[in-house]
Amino acid sequence: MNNNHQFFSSQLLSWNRDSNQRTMPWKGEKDPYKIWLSEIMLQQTRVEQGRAYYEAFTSKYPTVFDLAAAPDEEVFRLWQGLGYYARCKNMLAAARSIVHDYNGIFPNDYHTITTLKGIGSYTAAAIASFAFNLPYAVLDGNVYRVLARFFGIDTPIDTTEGKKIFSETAQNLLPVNKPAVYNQAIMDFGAVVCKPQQPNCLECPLATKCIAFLTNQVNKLPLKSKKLTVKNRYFFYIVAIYNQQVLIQKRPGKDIWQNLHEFIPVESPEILPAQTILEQSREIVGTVVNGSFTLSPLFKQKLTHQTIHAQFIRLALKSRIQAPQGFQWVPLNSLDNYAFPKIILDYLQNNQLQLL
DNA sequence: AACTCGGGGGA
DNA sequence: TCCCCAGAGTT
Repeated sequence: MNNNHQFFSSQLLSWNRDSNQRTMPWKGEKDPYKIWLSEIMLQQTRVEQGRAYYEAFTSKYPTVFDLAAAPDEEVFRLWQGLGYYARCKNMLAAARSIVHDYNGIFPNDYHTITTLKGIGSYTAAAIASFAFNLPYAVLDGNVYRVLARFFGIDTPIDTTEGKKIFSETAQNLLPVNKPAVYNQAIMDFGAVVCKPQQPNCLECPLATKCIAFLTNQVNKLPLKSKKLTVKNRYFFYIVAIYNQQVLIQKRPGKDIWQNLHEFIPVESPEILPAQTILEQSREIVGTVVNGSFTLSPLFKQKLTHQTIHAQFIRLALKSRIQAPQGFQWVPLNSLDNYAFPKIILDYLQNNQLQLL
């Protein structure tokens, strides 16, 4: 086994030195603040999707002081569309903690790094190794896949046992004298060669000792124990408009899209007529709303665990009503200042509310 | 230990 | 359609 470990690490580093063409804006970055930003943004997010956001954030907030001082709403607006919005909230909390608790200096030991909001074992290892060259092996989707295939590990990666096995294996493989280069190399290798689908096994420098390749299991590994269930949800949004203003709220509760804005929501287990939705909305609005309405087409947004169907009922009020608890009247031409979920952005793009 | 959190891209 | 992506926090 030790021979295989030695083979794995040395072949990987050789591949990285001779054949790794992958470039990214944050690669080789030594500023822990910028490394941290990139790692938060890339959690469960493809590099290509996060790239533009990284540029926007480092441009607008060059230092942790700039980010910590920024208004919440401005930051959420900049994060709009990237998803997993708790990351944004935690990122702000961490930035403010770094400024207030650590004098703006990023903590340089693994344990302290993990105490920051939104930083788990992966992100802490990434920051510790890339910024401070500390010997902590990263364990992300790439690493799970590469290790599962090369060592033929069929323990599901989404179990406690699996996490323990892969974590220990990853740490054992890490050359303690070059953690930064090695961590970057194994993730690049997983993204470029040992890809989820159609990996380049014929050009792979590890193939001669890769258990999955030798036993024809490449497309089976890594294993997961859980199967995904997706449920349908139907959101009806009352877009209540009066005098070029519209009612919105910051989405409350523990559901999806925390901290993003929305119109008056009426959720239903099935599609209902607009008239029925308007009647139900009176409980939320607290009064009988009057006016003519226009029904939008049905919009659809696929999330990991649910498919959202949304229909918008644009309601031209005859008189101004008091904003319900939690809601506010905002000018239609100021909606750009607020962060909205993708499905509402789709509606806004198609409906030109400002022309009303 | 199981759930939940977005949105996009590739086959 | 289904799976996966530089995971983390909550229940």
